[in-house]
Amino acid sequence: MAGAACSRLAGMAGSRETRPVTELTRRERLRAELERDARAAARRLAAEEGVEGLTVAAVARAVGVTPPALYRYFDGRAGLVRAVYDDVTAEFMDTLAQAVRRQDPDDLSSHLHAATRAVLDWSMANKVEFDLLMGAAYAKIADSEEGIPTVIARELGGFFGVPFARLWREGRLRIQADEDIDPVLAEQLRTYRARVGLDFPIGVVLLMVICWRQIYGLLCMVVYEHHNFAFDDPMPLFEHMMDHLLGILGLERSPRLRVP
Amino acid sequence: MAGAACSRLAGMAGSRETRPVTELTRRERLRAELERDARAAARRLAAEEGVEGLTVAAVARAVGVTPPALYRYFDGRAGLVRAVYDDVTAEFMDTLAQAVRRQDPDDLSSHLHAATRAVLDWSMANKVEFDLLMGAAYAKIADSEEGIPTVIARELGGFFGVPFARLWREGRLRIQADEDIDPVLAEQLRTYRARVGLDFPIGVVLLMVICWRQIYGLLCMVVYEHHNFAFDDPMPLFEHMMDHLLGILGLERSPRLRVP
DNA sequence: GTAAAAGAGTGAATACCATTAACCATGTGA
DNA sequence: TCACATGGTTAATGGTATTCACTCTTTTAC
Repeated sequence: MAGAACSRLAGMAGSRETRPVTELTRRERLRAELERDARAAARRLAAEEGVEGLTVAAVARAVGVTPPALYRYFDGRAGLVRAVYDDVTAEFMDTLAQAVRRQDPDDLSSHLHAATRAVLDWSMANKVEFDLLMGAAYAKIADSEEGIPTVIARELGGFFGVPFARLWREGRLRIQADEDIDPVLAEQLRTYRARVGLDFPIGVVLLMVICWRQIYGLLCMVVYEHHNFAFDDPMPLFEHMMDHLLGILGLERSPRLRVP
Repeated sequence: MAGAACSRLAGMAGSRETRPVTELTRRERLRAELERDARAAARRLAAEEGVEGLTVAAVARAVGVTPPALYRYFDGRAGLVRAVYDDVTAEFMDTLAQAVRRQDPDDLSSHLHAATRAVLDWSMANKVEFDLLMGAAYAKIADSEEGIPTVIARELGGFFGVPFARLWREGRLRIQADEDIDPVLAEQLRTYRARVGLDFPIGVVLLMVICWRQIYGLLCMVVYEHHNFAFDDPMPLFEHMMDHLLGILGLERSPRLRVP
C-alpha cells in the first residue's frame, strides 16, 4: 500500500498533464489490476468447474471483493463469460500461430499438419474453452451478444486460408470447377469467402470446408468424449485423418513436422 | 375424484392378490400419471428454454406440485435431466428406425442415406436434445451417472452396423487389411467392435468411424450454428457429403430414396 | 372393519446464485 | 481545498436446489 502510494507520487512528479500512456493514475492502475485478476479468476473457474461454475460470486470471492463490485467491470455474468471468450480466442489463435512458426516456412504439409495438431492438442487440454469457442456454449453467447457471431469461424477460416491460398497458387489442388458445384452451395461458398476475406476459387473454399468438417467432427468426438470407451487416445485416428486430408490436398506427410 | 375412486373399487372387486399388471392401484395410477406429466414437462422445458431452463421448480410449477414433491419421483435436477435423456434417446432411435422402414429393404444406398438424413433432420429440429444426446451436455450427465456412458454411441453404432454388415457380406467394400492398420488404432477398433457388438473386420469398423466423423462434424456445425453466417441451409453440404460417403462405400445415390 | 404401515405431498429452513439500489469513502483534478 | 467521479460497500429482491419434519391419504395386514 505504502509502496503503491510512493510510485504514484513518483509518477505524478514526472508528468502531470501530458501523462504518457505508460503512466497510469493510481485508480487506473488498481482498476487494471483488478480487471486482470478477475479475468484470470474467471478463466480458471471456467476451466476447473465448467462454464456453469463461472459465477459472479465465485469470481468476486477469488479477487476479494463483493459480487456487486464486479458490475463496475463487467456486464454481469454474461460479461464475465464474454471476457473469458475474448481472452481464450486470443490465446487459442496465438497457440496456432506459434505451432506454425515452428515449421519450415516452405513446408506446406507440416504447416497444415502442425496447425491441425495444435487445434487438437489445445482442444483436449482446454475442453471447457473449446466448448466456449467452437461448441455448444458458443451459440449461447452469440445469441445474446451482438459482435460475437462468426468470430472464431472467421479467424480460423482466415488462418487456414493462408496455406490454402499458397496451395492454390502453386497449382497443386485438384478442385471442382465452379459450374460443377451445386448452385445453392456455390452461393454459400461465395458468401463464406467474402465474409472471411479469401481470394481463391470457391472450389478451394469447398476443399477447406470438407477438411474442416472432418477435423471438427474428430474434435467434438474427442472433447465431448462420446467414443472414449474405445478411442481413449485420439492420436491414431487423428494421424489417419491427417494422411487422408493431406492426400486430398495433394500433399504427403512431411518428415520435417515439428511438434512440441 | 369420485370417478377415480369408483374405478379403483371395480379394480379391487376384480382381483386383490393376483392383480394382473394392467390393474393398478389408485396410488400407482396417480404416480404413473404425475411421472408421465413431469417427464413431458421436463422435455418441453428443455426444448423450449434449453437444458439450463430445465429446473426442478419449473417442472413442479408445470405439473402443479411443490418442488420437493418431485424428489419422490426423480433424483433431483440430475434425475430430471436423466429422465429426459432416456426419453429422448428412445425417441431418436425410433425416428431413425422409421426413416429406414420407409425405404426399399434391398436398397442399401437409400437405407444409409435416409438414416443419415433422419439424424440431420432430427438434430436440427431438436437442437437442445442433440446437445444432450451427442453434444456437450452429454459429458456432464455421463460424468455423474454410472450406466449412461456410451449409450448413444453404442445404439448408433449398432444401428448403422446393420447396413455395413450387409455391405460387407455383399463384398462391395474396399477396406484396409488388418495388418495395414496402425496397431494401436486396430486395437481401439477391436474394442469398439466388441463393445458395440459388431462382427465384421476392423477395416469395416474403420470405414464406419470415418463416415461418422464426417457426419458428426456436419451435425455439430449445423446445430451449434458456427457457420450459419454463410451456410444457412445445410442441405447442399449434406448432399455433397452423402455423395462422397456413398462413394466411399461403393454405392451411388439411390433414385428410390424416400424422405418424408 | 380397523389399525398399523407406507406413500406422497406440504411448508419451513438452508444455502447458493444474480442483480439492483442506496450509500459511503476515497482518489482525482481544478 | 473542495467538488465530483469512481469504486467499493451493505441491504434487499427474487430466483434456484435440496433436506427435513410433519400431515394427510392410501394401502395392507390382521
